[in-house]
Amino acid sequence: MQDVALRSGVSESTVSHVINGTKAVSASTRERVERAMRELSYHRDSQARRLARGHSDVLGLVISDIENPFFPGLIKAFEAAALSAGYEMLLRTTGYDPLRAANALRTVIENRSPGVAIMTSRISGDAAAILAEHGTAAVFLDSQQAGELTSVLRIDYAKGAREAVLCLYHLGHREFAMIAGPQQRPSHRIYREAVEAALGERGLAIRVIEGSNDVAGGEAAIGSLLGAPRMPSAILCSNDLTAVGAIRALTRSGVQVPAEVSVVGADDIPFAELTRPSLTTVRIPRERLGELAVHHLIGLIGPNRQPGREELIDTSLVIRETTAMAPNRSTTGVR
Amino acid sequence: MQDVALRSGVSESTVSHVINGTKAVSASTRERVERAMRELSYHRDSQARRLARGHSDVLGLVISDIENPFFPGLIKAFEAAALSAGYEMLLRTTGYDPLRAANALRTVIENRSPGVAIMTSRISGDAAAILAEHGTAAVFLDSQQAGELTSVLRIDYAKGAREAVLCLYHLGHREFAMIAGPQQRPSHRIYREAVEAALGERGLAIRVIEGSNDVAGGEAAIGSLLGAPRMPSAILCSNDLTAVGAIRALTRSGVQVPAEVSVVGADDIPFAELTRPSLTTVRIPRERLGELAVHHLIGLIGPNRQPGREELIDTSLVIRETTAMAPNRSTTGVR
DNA sequence: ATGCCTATGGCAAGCGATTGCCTAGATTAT
DNA sequence: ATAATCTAGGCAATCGCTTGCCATAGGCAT
Repeated sequence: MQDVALRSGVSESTVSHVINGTKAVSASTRERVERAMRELSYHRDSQARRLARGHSDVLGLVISDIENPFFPGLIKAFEAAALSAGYEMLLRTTGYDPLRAANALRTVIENRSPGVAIMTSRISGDAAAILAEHGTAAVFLDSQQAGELTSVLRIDYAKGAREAVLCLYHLGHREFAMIAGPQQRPSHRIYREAVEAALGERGLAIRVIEGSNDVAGGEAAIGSLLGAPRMPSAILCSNDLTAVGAIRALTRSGVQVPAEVSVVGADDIPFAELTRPSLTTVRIPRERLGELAVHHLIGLIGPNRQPGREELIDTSLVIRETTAMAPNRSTTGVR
Repeated sequence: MQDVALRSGVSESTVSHVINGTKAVSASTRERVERAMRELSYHRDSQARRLARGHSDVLGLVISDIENPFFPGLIKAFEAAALSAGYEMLLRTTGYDPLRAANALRTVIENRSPGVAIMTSRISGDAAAILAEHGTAAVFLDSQQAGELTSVLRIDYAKGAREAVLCLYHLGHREFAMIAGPQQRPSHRIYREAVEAALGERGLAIRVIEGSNDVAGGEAAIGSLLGAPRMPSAILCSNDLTAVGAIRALTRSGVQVPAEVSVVGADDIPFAELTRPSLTTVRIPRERLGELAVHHLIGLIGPNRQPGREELIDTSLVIRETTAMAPNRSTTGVR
């Protein structure tokens, strides 16, 4: 920067002002400074700038596992929104590991990020408090409480669950099972409860199997279901990966989907419509989540800041090919 | 930091030394300092630290599109390798847009990143030069030339292509088509050339259709293939997404895969083994790519630095269910 | 001519760390 | 006992930039 100042015959502060447009600078001076910058191929130093400014322009994004197809779309939307608002993105994954989650938060704090989006519900309970203590705004997903510096995005699982249950019910299904994700993860617990509640409204119960939320988990769950005396005719899954696993296992065992068993996933990952049969699923709008996270963050930290709040995120059933009329059970031994 | 120093009755420099272990500090002093840090919940300021140190510890990673399932595994491996080597990761996507690519490079330079991995071959030709000019190490994928500060990871498409062609040849296939990705992207061009070369060795030609490298591209390509007088019996695709699209379109048109047409993808994305039938594909080791990128970078910038070099990345055919014996053409009208 | 704006630019004090060099006391070698 | 060597810790310069405040000069109204 000194070089630029020297070469264009002005002071460093003037250079700074032309870079940032912080003050009126005459056209001719600006011109000279800009030429000097070009000639020296000068690039400002983000660290120094952030240090001098007293805050950084990096929004943190913490997710669990980037290989979960739910996240790339979210990340992409987050990046786009952050960039277009003049922020950078700092991405960290936790792999569901509390230690790595803590490290991610530490990194965010050390970077003096104005805000961070924690898009995994598997996070220690005091995360919001810790961040707030350091003046870091945060938006959480399905966990924590809204506060002065904390917003939370709450996925409206209830709506999607009700739609799914209703759809299946109208197709004649009465015997349900659910392959639920690990119940220590809040999101999975909430979804299971939502499904149970929706069925409860109709006086129906559901058999719940807890599994890992991946393909193998879905396959394993079917294994334990096949051993049982009665097969359910409809299976709700905690996410699409699990549903894919379930369908694979069912098919392999000679059970036809959807003719004999209907399956509903959750998330609506890109591949959901590419499977054969394509997957009926409860869509969670991941792009919207990424975008909203940034907007909330900016609302929390911007010049006209507002206190944190909760926002309910809409979900809805996307009906594809893995759901169909319930088979007629009277012929298959229910007597 | 001053607070910590005051509270523990030492100077700032001593605090710095206990944080970084840069100098011998007596156990009792260290103890006191650490307690003070804990009590004040002090977190060092990365910007200040990087400024004082004169360089940052952030490795850049530039990719094209995070929603391309090829990348998440790469990113994950990159992050893990970077973190375990004491670096942070700065991720940026380009969406194949030269402008965004240039912005990504600018960000990297402004952050004074010691090194950046450009894991998309769609990058302006002088990228390596620009980075080198700023003293930034770089590793590229399938593009640029190795140099003092520049390494390149070159995917050995030839090997995978040869394996795929050989496999199909032995299955009796003689009529080939290829759904190639956009040919202005070096990676896609190289792969197409590799396939053509492998077939050329056996005196066979191939019909090439250029399409976008996604599901829709695959479907569209099949559309134009179906109109042609003779269907090939084997189709090689530029990536798995295209292959999935091709298979969908074929199936929809009543063409059986693999009974009538064999299809081979490329990349081996996670979903390749989940499709029905599961996808035979040329595997590109994306995790290894991410890990290698970090290692090369560190080699380029570390204390015992070495000049950049090229490394050939192995590919290999993963045989699954979309490849089978060529149908007997004599019965189907080739006369 | 005087006084007051406005427009433009510079000075210099931070921002929060790191690190080369120095000092004082303790330990060891001669 | 004296010199030499360690050990532990502090001083202060430095990293590259931002920004509050001041200075200068020309323009305008009175």
